Amino acid sequence: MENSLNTHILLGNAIRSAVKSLYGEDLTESQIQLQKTRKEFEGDITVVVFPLVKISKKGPEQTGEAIGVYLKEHVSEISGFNVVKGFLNISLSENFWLRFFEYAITEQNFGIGTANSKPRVMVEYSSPNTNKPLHLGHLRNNFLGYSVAEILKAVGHKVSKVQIINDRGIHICKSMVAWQKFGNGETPESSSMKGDKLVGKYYVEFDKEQKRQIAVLIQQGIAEDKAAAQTEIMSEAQDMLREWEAKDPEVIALWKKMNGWVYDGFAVTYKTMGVDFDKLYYESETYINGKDEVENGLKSGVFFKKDDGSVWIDLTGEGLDEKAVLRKDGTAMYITQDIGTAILRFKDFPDLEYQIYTVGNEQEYHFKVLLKILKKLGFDQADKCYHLSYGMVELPEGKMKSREGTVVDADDLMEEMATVAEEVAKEQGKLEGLPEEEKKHLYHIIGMSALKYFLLRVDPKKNMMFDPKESIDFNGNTGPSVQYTYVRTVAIARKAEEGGIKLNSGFVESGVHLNKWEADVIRKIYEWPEVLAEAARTYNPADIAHYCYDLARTYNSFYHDNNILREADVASLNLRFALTVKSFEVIKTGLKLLGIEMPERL
RNA sequence: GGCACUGUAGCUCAACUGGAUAGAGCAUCGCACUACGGAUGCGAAGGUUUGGGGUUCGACUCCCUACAGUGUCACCA
Repeated sequence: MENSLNTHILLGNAIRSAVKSLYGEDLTESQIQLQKTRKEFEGDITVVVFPLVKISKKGPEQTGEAIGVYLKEHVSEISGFNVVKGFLNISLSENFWLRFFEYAITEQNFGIGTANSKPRVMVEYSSPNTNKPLHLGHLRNNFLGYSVAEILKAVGHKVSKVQIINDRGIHICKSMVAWQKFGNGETPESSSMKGDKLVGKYYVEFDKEQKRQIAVLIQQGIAEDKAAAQTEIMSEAQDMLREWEAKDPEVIALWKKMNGWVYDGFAVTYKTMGVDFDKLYYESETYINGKDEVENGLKSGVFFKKDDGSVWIDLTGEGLDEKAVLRKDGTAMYITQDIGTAILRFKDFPDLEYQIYTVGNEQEYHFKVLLKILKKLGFDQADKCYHLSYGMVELPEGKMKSREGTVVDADDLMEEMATVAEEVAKEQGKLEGLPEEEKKHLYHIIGMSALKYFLLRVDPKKNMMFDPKESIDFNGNTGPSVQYTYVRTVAIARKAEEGGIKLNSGFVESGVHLNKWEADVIRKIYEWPEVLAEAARTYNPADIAHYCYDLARTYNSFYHDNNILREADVASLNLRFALTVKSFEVIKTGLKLLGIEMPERL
C-alpha cells in the first residue's frame, strides 16, 4: 500500500515532527504507540501519550492536546481529535477512507503479497505412521500445517509442503506378521475396506494375540515385564524387522504391498480433508542419512560410544539429559532419522530459508533435543528450524468415541460432520429443491468448514475441546455461519447487478458521505493486510478465522436492519455494492487460507 | 519428583504482546413476530481474569509464590 494510505507511516512521521517542533526531541520507534480506537470512543486511531510525557514534562491531557493540535494542522487526512485521559484519539477524514477504498477495490489481490517474492519456507505436517489410519489429532495437525503453508504463500513466500512418512520400523512389521498369520490373503478389494483400515485392523490383531500370549506366559510363572519381550509373535515381528533391514526380497515385497494399501487409503482421506503435499519423504530412505550424520559426529567427538556399542550424546551441559542416537545393534532410532532428514532437506532445497515442523506438543522435548544435536553437529540452519507445536483435541465425554479405544477415526468424523450438516440443513429447510448431487456436495463443504473453522480458530498451542454440534451451528462463531453470510452477500451482489448497479470507483468525486456502517466496513477491510501479515509472522491461522468472522458480523449488522440497496442515492448505492463485493472477496480469500471452500448458494 | 505448557462469564473461545469500562458465540431470562415449547430479530443478565504477594502512570499480559489440569522425562515413534 502506498505511504499516503498507511496510517502508521503517515502518523508516525507526523508525531515525530510534532514532538521535535514542540519539545525539541527525537522519538524512538517504541515511543510511538498507535492502536485502533476502541468502539466506545470517537476516532479511528489512537496515540498513547504516556510514553511522551517524560519528554513534554507536562500532564498527559495537555501533551495529547498539544500534539493533537499540531497534527490536525499539519496532516490533511486528519479531520479531528479528542483527548481522553492519556489517549489521543484521531479521526481520519472521509476523503482518506474513500481514497483507501478506491485503492482496495482496484487491487484484485488486496492484501496478498507478490507471489514468490520472499524466501522459501518448508512446512512439514501430517507425517503419519503407516500401521494405522489417521485420527482426530491428525486433523488438527493437517489443517494447521496446510493453513500455515497457505498463509505463508499468500504473503509471498515460496512454500514447500512436505511430510515424513514413518514407513519403517517395528510397528509396520507387527501389522505384517499379523496379516500373514491371520489374514488369509485378505486385500482391500476382497474385504472392501480402505487400505489403511485393513492394515490398522491387523495392527490391532497383533496386539490382541500379543496380550493373549503374555497372559499364557504369566500363567507359566514369568514376570509381566519380561513376558512382553518373550512372546512368540513379538519375536516373529523382530525377526521380520531384521529381515527387512537385510532386504529380504519376500519381506520387502510384503512391506511394499501393505504400505501401498495404506497410501491408497491415505490418499482418499487427504482428498476429503482438502490438503496436499509437494514432496514426500520416507523414513525408509532418510534413516540412512541419519546414520551417516551420526557416523560423522562420532568421528568429530560430538557423540560417544558406550561399552555395549550404543551411541549417545551428552546434553547435560544444556540442562538436558544424555540421549541415545543409535542402538547397540547399530539400528537407527526415531531421532537418528530426524537428524538425517533435517539436513537432507536443506540440501534438497538450496534456497530454503526456514523449516516449520507441525508436530504435537507431546514432542516438545524431542525437538529441543533434536535442535541441540543439530547445532552441535555444526549445522547452523538449526536456528532456522521451528517446531510449530499444537495441543490435544478432546471431545465431549461419551459421544463419538470409537468402540474400543479413545481414538476417533478421521474418516468417520468427517463423514459424521457431513451427516450432521445434512440434519441441520433439513431441519432449517435450507437447500430445498436442489438436485441430490449438489446437496451432497454442499453437506460436505458445510461439514468440513465447521470442522476446520472450529479446529483453527483456537490458539494452536492450547489443548482444546471440539464439540461437533456446536461447530456446525449456522449462528455464532462458526464456519457455516461465515459461509452463510458469504452466500448472502453473493446474492445481494447478484441482485444489484440485475438491477443495473455497476461496480465503479469515483467515490471521492461523487461526494458521498459515509454512514456509520459504511465507515465500519471500510475500516475493517483496512485491517486485512495487517491481519494476514501478523498471522504469517506468528504461524497462527486463528487470527484469520477471527478476522473473517468479525468482518462478516460487521457486514451483517447493517444488512439486518436495512435494505442496503434501497433508500439511497446513486453514489451511495454504488458504494454499498462495492462494499458488498469487496467484503465477500476478502472473506473468501481469508477462508481459503484456512482451507475452507465457499459455496455459491446455501 | 524435575522440566514445559495451560488456568479468563455456567460452557466453548477472544483480548492487537504492558493500555481506556476484559469482549464474542452458545446456553439462560425478557420483548417482538407467530400454525408452532420451532426458526428469526431486538435487549438484559452474567467477571475479585485460580488464590496470594510484587514491579509502574497502568497488569489477563511481566516477576515471585501456592494450588489445579495436561504433556514429557525410553536403546518407542
